[in-house]
Amino acid sequence: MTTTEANEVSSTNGQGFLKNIAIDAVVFGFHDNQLKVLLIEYKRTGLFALPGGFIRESEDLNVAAMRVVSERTGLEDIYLDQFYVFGDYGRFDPTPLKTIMTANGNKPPEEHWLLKRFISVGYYALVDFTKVSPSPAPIFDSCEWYDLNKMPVLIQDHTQIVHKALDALRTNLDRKLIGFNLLPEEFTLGELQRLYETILDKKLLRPAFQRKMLSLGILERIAKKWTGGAHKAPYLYRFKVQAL
Amino acid sequence: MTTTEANEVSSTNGQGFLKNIAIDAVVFGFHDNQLKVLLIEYKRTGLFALPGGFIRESEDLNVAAMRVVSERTGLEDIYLDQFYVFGDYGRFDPTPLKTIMTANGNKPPEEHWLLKRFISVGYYALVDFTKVSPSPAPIFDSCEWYDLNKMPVLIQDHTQIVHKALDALRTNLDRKLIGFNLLPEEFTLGELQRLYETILDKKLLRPAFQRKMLSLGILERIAKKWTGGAHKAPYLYRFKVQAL
DNA sequence: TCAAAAGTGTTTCCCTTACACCCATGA
DNA sequence: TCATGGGTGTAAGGGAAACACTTTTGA
Repeated sequence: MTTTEANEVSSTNGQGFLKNIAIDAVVFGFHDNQLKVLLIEYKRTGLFALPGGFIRESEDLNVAAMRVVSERTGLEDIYLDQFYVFGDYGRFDPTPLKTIMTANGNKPPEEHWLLKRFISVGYYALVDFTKVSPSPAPIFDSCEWYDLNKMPVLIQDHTQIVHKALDALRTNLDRKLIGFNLLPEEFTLGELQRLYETILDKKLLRPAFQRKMLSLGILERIAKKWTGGAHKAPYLYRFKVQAL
Repeated sequence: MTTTEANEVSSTNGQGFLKNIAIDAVVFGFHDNQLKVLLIEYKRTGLFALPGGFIRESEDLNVAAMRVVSERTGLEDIYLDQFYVFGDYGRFDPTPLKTIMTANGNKPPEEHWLLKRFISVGYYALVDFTKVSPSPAPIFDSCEWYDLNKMPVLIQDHTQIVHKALDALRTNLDRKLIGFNLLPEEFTLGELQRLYETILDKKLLRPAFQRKMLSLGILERIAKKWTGGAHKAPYLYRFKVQAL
């Protein structure tokens, strides 16, 4: 988010953005055999939240989601999935935003658009942890990876959003074959298996897993091997570029 | 929709409703071995559309969707699923609404809230065809079932919404075991199979289908049988009430 | 030589597929 | 008696589960 954009967002009437609709993004990464989530911290308040944003008046919803995640990660062409729309009235809670804006020296008027009720479209993003440069923005001060199991308390219903995103990721993992988006371009079957085991939170049998993945016909074995451990060198694989 | 509500909706500023968000509902029914969809026709315009509506300022999104479908079907406790949020800018097309409002004698000002861009949360509903009393509302004049394969041209992107709803129904059919919602409380396995065949648009093997359904353990065979044809009387089944 | 991880072989088991057969019923 | 649709039996096929074995490499 640029400073200009930040000024737009903090304008009282929210000129240029759609009203009552927001985007919340659960950005998943995979590192050290742990699932990570990208979280924003608003300094001087101790408040944590999911990266999110709003939709410009002439902007596609999916483009807005891509933009939001791009701004926090520095990446382009990110794998994104709409997974749920959070629209309960009970989730409406302007208190944290009021606190945040006040802490930044902009005590907002009661009728400020950001303090109105929002319905939030939930997206999860799958990114290559090693390629991400988490970057904060003028209106908040830190943007960092957190272990999924060691998340701080989040504002509003953001914790439930993360859990629902994880549920969606789990059910889509095999159906849509999306796990690869969390790994670098080239990876071993062992790394892929540890990813699956982490997401699904259960052990998988190695022979079965290897055969299953290879039988899908979407992996390409790279001639070059990898080395480093006191054991047989595994093959590297990558996504097969689908034939047109 | 009552007349009072209709007046609220046609007020220029949309007081009492969330801005820029709408709901579109694809209500599926099953009759004569055909999938049916509930459509609205705006008279004096020849325009057809999906039932839809808006969210009140203090209303849950899912409650609003239930309300929209209730109003058109006369039912309560309807099976509803969010399946996608349609948010492309390209779908913004105020022309048909302008036509409709003009045809009803309310030529709207350009800044009328209904002519603004909306992001639409798509729901599909599964209802018992025999229990539905399709009912129109003051601002439109007919609400009827249409064969999925013989739908008229719909306004905006509503035709694509129907197709995407059907896709979602197909992928969820086995995963969520939701097909039963399209049948009366008591049904034969033959009826259930014809429902599945219609939705999936392919023939299924009878013995396999029966065993699969029964092995799920969610069907309860009712002692009473049904009669009428020149053949063995099939058993009636119903959803087993899940034990708490 | 050994431990560790990778890759492959093999057997068992189960579910699905495919087809056959019997049952009940009305014309 | 026959056609029609409903229910069940059964054998074959395919894939997953479980386990064994070999291979490669560094300590």
